[in-house]
Amino acid sequence: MLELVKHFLWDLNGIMKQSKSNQSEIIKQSIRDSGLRATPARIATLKLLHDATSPLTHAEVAEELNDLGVDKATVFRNLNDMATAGLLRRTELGDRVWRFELVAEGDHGSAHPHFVCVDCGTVSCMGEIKLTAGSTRLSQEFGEVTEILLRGHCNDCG
Amino acid sequence: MLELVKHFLWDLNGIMKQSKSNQSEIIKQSIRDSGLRATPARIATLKLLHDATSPLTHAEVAEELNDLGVDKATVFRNLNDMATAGLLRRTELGDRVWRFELVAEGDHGSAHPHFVCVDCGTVSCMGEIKLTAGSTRLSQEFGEVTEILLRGHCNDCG
DNA sequence: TATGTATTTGCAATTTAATTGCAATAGAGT
DNA sequence: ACTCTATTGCAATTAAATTGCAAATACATA
Repeated sequence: MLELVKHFLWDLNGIMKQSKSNQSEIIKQSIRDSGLRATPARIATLKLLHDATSPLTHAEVAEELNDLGVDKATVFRNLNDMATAGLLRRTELGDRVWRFELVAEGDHGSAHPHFVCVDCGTVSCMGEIKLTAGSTRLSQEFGEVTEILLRGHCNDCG
Repeated sequence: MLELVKHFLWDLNGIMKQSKSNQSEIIKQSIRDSGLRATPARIATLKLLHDATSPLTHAEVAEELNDLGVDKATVFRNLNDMATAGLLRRTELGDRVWRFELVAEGDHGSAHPHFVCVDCGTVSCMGEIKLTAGSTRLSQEFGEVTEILLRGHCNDCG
């Protein structure tokens, strides 16, 4: 039972569907479980990223938390620290800006694929993308693939 | 015949296998054909990129051309201008640094795939990579894919 | 071959995203 | 509550890239 709860605590995406009153406590605990202290800035950051449908940039999170009186440097440090701690994933998708998203359970190690529009810059999360058997074989000659990024023209920019 | 020559001139990668004495002239002409002036800095840049086996960064090209007395800003501008002109491809592969490579003939529009090691930063050019039919279909829901980037741990880094 | 003009260059200053130093503040285990 | 250490705010700094402008240069034309 304790195991079940523990396991549950790590699944932020799943858990946040719970009642609002529990949400904060659960977030706090997941931060503590990762070895960091549950500060207001970190809690707010995780809430923000949970509500987002695509990765957010340093700047986007910083602007949002600015209303709460949180300094830009603090946001930068928190995002990086929480990424190092395994709560977030940090990626750079081609525009020289870091983006962060919640790490979903079972996600450890490899990220889900993203599609980035080279025209408008929009970033989309893509579900599962697989290479053909031949391409998988070819990729293995280079190494172990942990992330797939597709760039192109999105349907809106057409 | 003129058509053949014209066609030939654009294929820098192929053409450069010709005699050394011809190389410079051919590079010059390809720069002019792209609408830019054939300056020493640009010629040296194209030669450098031709000899490279993977994309080079702004900094790498700048350091090399520094010996020729070419300023860093000039290198930056030339790389960007030649990319805009279609002679080079400019990409950002996840480390917040622009990289440039020669555009091979028939390459117009979409780039060949790259593999980037997240540990050592090495960039490899990958030949053809294809998605499964299902993944191709999924990707089309987002847009038209023009570039594939794979990240992971290269065989040297294990 | 000489010349006029738009392009290109060098140098220095600037922008943007990100990082760092340090004193003050605030989690959380006791 | 108390203590210890992590965290924060503020300001300064770094790194890559970009920009402004006067001087130099490529090259089309005479």
